[in-house]
Amino acid sequence: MARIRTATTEAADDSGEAPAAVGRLDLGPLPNFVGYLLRRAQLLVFDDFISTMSSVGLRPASFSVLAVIGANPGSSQSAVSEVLGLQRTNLVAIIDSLEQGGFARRKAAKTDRRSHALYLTAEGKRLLSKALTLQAEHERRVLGRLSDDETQSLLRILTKLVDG
Amino acid sequence: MARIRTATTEAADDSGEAPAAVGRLDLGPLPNFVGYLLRRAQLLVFDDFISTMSSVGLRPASFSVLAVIGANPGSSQSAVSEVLGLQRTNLVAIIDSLEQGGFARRKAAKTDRRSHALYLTAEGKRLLSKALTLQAEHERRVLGRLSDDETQSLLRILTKLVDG
DNA sequence: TATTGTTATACTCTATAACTATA
DNA sequence: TATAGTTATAGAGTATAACAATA
Repeated sequence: MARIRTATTEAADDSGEAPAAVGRLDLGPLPNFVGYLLRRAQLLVFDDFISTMSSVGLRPASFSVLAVIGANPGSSQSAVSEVLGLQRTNLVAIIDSLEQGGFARRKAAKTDRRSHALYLTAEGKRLLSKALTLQAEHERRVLGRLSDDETQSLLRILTKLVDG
Repeated sequence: MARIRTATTEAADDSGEAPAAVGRLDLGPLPNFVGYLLRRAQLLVFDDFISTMSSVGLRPASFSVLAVIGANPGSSQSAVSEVLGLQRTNLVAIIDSLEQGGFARRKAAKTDRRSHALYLTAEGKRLLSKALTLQAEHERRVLGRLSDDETQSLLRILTKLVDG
């Protein structure tokens, strides 16, 4: 079941003036590189995700922030930005828009008056629930070409790669 | 060997004022989502790739353009941008910098005076060769946590996902 | 002194409109 | 009319510096 890949880095002809290439170009060694494949896969999946979530006004970042606040009510902006790998400075506008949409609230933190405790509103919880339904449909659509075994393997190996 | 994931979308406590979260936050359902994992993996791999290639002055896009011109001498800017999924408008500056660095040349195309035929210079070929060596080291480093079987599976499944 | 949230800012990547010269 | 290359521009995403309030 092994796929044979032909290495085409060394093109047959590149002497002096050489010929113009015809038809679809050769990607050379790129399709063998994990970085190239990850970029292509991420673009493919994000395109579907973005158009899916546009119906509820969420972007990838605001979706992940909504999910993290939902899972950790009362957490601070610093904690949310840290766990998601965002700069805390760039989280400000995301929380602003969630708050302006009526989906999240900044409350005064109990023990530290510098800090904001983040919560979802009832509307925010409904939005998260709806978004998770859309996410499941998106995932089914995007992973449709893969068998169940392949899907499980992909998630497991990516997790191993990332958690390292 | 299956990994059990606990779904934590529904947090135990979010009544009214609720408690502040302590310690590292819960990512909720995000670690189960292919889009989230692909984003994390791509950031991880690109971070290493970018710092690796900075020693030869290449970015991900200019590396891929260099590789495609190397595999398809004489091809046009439109053809290169199409196969890489770049806007042809955004390719201009990339070719500019490769040309100014002495790594690529725009020559007059034989049959169409609107078109530029792209070639690597001798220095460009040396750069590509060096970059491919660095790429191999990068890949070994980044995929180090995975077994050979896992690496092969990852590349195969990503290819299937992307080529679909 | 250090940390939380914030503003301002800058840089990269990506996307669109419009131009020119050719076809 | 359509296409190849180009310019200008605008929008995301991401990064750093600096500030006020608080610890």
